[in-house]
Amino acid sequence: MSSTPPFHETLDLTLCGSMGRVHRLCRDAVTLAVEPLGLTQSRWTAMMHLFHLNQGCTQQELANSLGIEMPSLTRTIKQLEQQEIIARKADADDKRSKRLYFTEQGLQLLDTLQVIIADVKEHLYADLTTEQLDTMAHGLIQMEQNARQCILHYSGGK
Amino acid sequence: MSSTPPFHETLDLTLCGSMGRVHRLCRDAVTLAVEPLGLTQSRWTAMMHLFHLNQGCTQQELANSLGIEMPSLTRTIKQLEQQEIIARKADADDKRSKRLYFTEQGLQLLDTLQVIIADVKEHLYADLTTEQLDTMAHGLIQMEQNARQCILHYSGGK
DNA sequence: TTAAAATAGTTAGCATGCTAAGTAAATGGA
DNA sequence: TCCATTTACTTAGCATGCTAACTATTTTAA
Repeated sequence: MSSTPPFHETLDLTLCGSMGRVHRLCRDAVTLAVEPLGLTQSRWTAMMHLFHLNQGCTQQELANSLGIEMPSLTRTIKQLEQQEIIARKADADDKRSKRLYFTEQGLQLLDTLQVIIADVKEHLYADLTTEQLDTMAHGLIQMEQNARQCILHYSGGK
Repeated sequence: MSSTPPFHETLDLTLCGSMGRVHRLCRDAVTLAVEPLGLTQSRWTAMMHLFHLNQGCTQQELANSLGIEMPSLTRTIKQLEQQEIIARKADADDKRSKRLYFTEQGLQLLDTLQVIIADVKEHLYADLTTEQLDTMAHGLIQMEQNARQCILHYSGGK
């Protein structure tokens, strides 16, 4: 009477390990493709998100878009600033915030970056249908919500 | 004539960022739930995989199962050994290898661990159907393959 | 109006993945 | 048989996520 277990249970103990591995591999793929530009994963990711948010956003807004915490971003921003890819300008109205802009060469780099990333993405999504990708995206959102609730639960709602 | 873009494109620049985030959140959830046991993510993950492989496997086998490299595992094993959760025994036939075993207290801890993880998993998978989870698992495998091929491609087949 | 709380950003230091390079043991040809 | 290669593991040090704790500024509320 034993039925075959659902496929996802055979894959990995929690799916979670798989996601970590795929995440690492995908980002390694892009990082490698982008290597000639002298960028690491955290730097090209920040650039892409800054582009989509439009220049002039605050660091906090960029961190939210990236889904990471401020201290993680601070380090990356500092590096991008040293490479003269982006520039920080203090906000006139709120002296606590700094707004982010691409430099001239930053914009040029961005152009090249976009072309390469579009190419890599095509490879990464090969043989996956739009339906599959959408199912995955929805599943990820649901799991993200579940995990956040779970964390609240176990940390005693603090 | 503009049609709505596929959902997954609206979610994230590459899905990849999402996977990283969900991975971090899921593992934080388990780590938090397991905190009373004094374990970190890398340690409880290694324990679970060692359990599934059965004791007596080599470090290399465990690293393969975890999908990580040996140096990453070495650190974790060392910690588990210091906590007297697992023990390393040199293989009699091949003096290079070390085989891994749970200690008495390691086995007890494992029991508790399994109960907690089963509980957390239920929360994490809430509102996801088996079909959805299986689609995600298959998609992850496909993306993993694609990424590996992509890495080969960009590293010049080395 | 002024003291308390919230917010933006930074710094310091941990966790965990990685690669590079080293050691010791096993294996495979010449 | 013996040297070259491979394999199992370790060590050292980087990349990038995090939390905790600090400063400076802004907002809120008594």
